[in-house]
Amino acid sequence: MCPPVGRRYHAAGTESGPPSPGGGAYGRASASPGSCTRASAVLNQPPHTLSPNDKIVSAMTVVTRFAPSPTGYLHIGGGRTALFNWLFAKRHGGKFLLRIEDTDRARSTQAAVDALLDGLSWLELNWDGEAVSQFERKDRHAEVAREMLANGHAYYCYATPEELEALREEQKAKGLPTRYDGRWRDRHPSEAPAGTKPVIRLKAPQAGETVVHDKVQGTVTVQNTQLDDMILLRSDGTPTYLLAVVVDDHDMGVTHVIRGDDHLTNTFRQLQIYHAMGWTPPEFAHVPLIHGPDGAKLSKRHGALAIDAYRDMGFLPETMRNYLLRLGWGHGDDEIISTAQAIEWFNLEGIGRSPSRLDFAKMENLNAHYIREAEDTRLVALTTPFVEQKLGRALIEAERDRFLRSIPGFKPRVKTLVELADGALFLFRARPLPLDEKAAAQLNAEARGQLATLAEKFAGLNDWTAAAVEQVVRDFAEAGGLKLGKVAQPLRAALTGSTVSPPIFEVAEILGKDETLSRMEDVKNGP
RNA sequence: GUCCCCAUCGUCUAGAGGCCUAGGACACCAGCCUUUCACGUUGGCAGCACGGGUUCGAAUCCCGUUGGGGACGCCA
Repeated sequence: MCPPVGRRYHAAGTESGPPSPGGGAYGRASASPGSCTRASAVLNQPPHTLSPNDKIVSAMTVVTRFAPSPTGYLHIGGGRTALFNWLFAKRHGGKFLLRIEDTDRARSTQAAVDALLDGLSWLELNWDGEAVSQFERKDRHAEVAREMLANGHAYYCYATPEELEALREEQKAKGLPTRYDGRWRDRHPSEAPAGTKPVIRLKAPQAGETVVHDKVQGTVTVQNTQLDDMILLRSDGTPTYLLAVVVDDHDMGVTHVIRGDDHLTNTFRQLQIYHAMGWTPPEFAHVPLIHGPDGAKLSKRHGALAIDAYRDMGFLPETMRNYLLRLGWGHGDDEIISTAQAIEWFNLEGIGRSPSRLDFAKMENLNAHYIREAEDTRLVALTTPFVEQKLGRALIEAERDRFLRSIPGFKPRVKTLVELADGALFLFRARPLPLDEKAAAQLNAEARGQLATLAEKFAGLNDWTAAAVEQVVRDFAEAGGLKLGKVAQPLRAALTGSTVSPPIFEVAEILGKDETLSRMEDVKNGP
């Protein structure tokens, strides 16, 4: 019952490297290590509650897959595709499979595979079973190609790459579409030139049309004259992408193929393979691509696009899930959508048909929201690596505690974990604190004099709490006929080295009496 | 070049012929709050690409134009 899968990639483990700040601290979604659970487990799925318009889907168990090629890193578009597949599977109580499309041996690297798994794990998109290596299934692909050969749907082609290149050039020069001309379609292999290894090509229909009923794009039709006889098996016996995808999707029982728009035109050719094999094709849903902020195609030039780059920029995985979900998918006016809610709501109908652009400002705004919602201890765990990197040393226990107590003050003030780390640095810096320009300007002679007096009052304070400190400062300001800010700002400058920080009385409490007085002492004689 | 897809505020989107004087969110601007900065809150700016149809009525349906994007490999 189990499809013949070859070597499998294991889900990213917690040991997968100590990469970027925060790397080791993140929890990992791990795929269940079970073996082949597909056939049996699928049949035992409890009936899922579905809304009326899901009848067709509920009739079968949903199986989706994410099939990246390990030639680069998991970028944000791939992340969204994975998310959609994952959500759709979860929504219908189905399976979300992962297949690594590594048939191009020259370009596939283990590092890229690791990065892919790591990226998915960070996004907490856990896949069912183990990741399948497409390359390991090459024998099965070849078997299917031979089957098509046998049933007359494919043929050997002895044209060399050079010959085909020349053909393309010629067609291009004449302004014709570049297509294989079928020169070996009806020739007998006995005419084959000696020493040339043939490829196997699909004998595609030359008349009529091929139609895709896409769940996102609608019905799309193409004339078969537009499609040429694609290569199924290369001369070295390895499968091409088009063959491999179809065979794997079929064997893995994939019911819904949700993927990038760039595959829409491939779908026609894939459909021809399904037809040649007499297989029932899955449902297709082609999601429009994501563009960079300038509307152009997403590329490295647009800055950090690999998923782990967003982690390094201090984004939370739940932020990415929410943001990516809303990028190209909508549910009325809802903006803040938890993952649990997304699983309940996600559908193919809600996917938009037009490409969308990345908007970092919105992503940051969402991140700020999720930071405010996050547990303090979790934020400390996630942000400590950033802090330690900036500090150039590890935090000691007491400092981590100090950090933890400061989190509530930072929550409404930061948009990313990096901002949190930057903002919190003053808590750990060795005295005397470096002062930024504005802070230094606050500490003029007059302010220093006031601070000295204030320090004396602080010294007499036994109950060192934010409220007590505040009372002292307020009384002091009132007595001197000063506005509170007139005193609070210099105090902030002395305690934080900056003019921007969480409420300064809270800061004083967190710093403690001794540290507070010491920092005030430090600026006594001027910045 | 050939084929395919797309088109609502700057951005993400709601919109299934009358509920649209086009709604929400982010960003931006202003007010309030305030020990700083934020958060919060109130208000504001801002859009149906263009041209033809169809219809009593079109952001919504049809055609064209323009503008974007994608695919045309022994890559995936």
